[in-house]
Amino acid sequence: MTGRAETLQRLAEVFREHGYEGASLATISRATGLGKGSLYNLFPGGKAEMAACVLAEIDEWFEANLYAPLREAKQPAEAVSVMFDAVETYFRSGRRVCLVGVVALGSERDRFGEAVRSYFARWVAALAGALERSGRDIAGSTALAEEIVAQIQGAIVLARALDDPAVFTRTITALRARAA
Amino acid sequence: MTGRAETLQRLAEVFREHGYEGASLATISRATGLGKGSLYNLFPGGKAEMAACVLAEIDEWFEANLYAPLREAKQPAEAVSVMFDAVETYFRSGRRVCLVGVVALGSERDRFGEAVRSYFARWVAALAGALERSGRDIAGSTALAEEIVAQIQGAIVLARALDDPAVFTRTITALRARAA
DNA sequence: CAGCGTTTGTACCGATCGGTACAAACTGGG
DNA sequence: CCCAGTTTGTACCGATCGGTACAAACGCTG
Repeated sequence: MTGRAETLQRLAEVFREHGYEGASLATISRATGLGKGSLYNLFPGGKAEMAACVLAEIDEWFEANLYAPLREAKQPAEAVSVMFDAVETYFRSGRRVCLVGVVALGSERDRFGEAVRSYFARWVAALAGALERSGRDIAGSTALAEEIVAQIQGAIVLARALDDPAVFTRTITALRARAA
Repeated sequence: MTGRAETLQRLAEVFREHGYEGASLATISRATGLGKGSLYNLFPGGKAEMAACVLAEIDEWFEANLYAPLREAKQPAEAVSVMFDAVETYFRSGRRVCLVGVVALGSERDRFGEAVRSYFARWVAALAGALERSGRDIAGSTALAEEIVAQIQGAIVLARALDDPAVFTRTITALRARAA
């Protein structure tokens, strides 16, 4: 009887932990507390639809909490700083993996290609816009935005590989300085 | 009758494409042209041993072609530049995924934890050493080395997500400038 | 060519995969 | 209270999973 929102959260956690191919329906059923009947009632399209819905949910969250603020901020420099706050919280200092990034690296990229592409393209574009409106030239803004997004993704990899969340925190601090 | 080296190459490609859990023995058998009998003769430990051997092979390659040169170079600044060349070639401008990074993001990180940790720790350490010997202070060298390795990993994610190898190439160019 | 250890293909194992069928248990409206 | 419509658990499907057994084919030494 837990709502759809919470189900999507738990689904996301399973996909983050095992990847798309590695997340079995048994694991999903256990993690969500829902039997197959319920799962296929909520997601008639099966695992593919579950993943698509999870990606859509994540996309919505980033759109509302990161991209839109970056685009519409009166003080773009402050919006960038707020973005770093949100990123640090969301990814739990690198302990939590970026599901969209994981999908991008796997063979399921083709299946969810457009969602993945859009997620990152809009992130870079929104960030570049904010950087530009805070006084940088256009070319430099896009380049820096790309670097920042890439480095956030890489910091997650590195922090997990070294099992040291401090790596992520340090990276974000360094990026704050570069963006300011 | 293809040698063990080539088999490991093809194995690596399968793991890169499907991840550890997603790489089935059927896929592996097809990709290597070896039946199960041959595979279990070469790798008695099954899939886990295959992955371990592939990781070891990759580690050897990076040790010989990147880490050792970085550590032993007479002209450390040039060694760093050579590293970027090697990285660009090895990762095929972001079209090829970093298997160690993929493992770090997945649940199989625990199984191969030490190999993954060591790979990245030695990369960062070797690069930091070279940066330091080329005139930077110790703290700045480690920080920059971490940033560079993270950004390389992130650039792979971003280039794949946007399906645009130019992102990777641009990132490497920018990193060259920062390291110089 | 004989003999022997290794390499290889294939049949097979129980377990689990994603997905379906369907009846029992629930739900709100009359 | 009863019934239509939904939600749920469970049994089951063929396919495939990782792994094993083993005999035929092979390659080398004498």
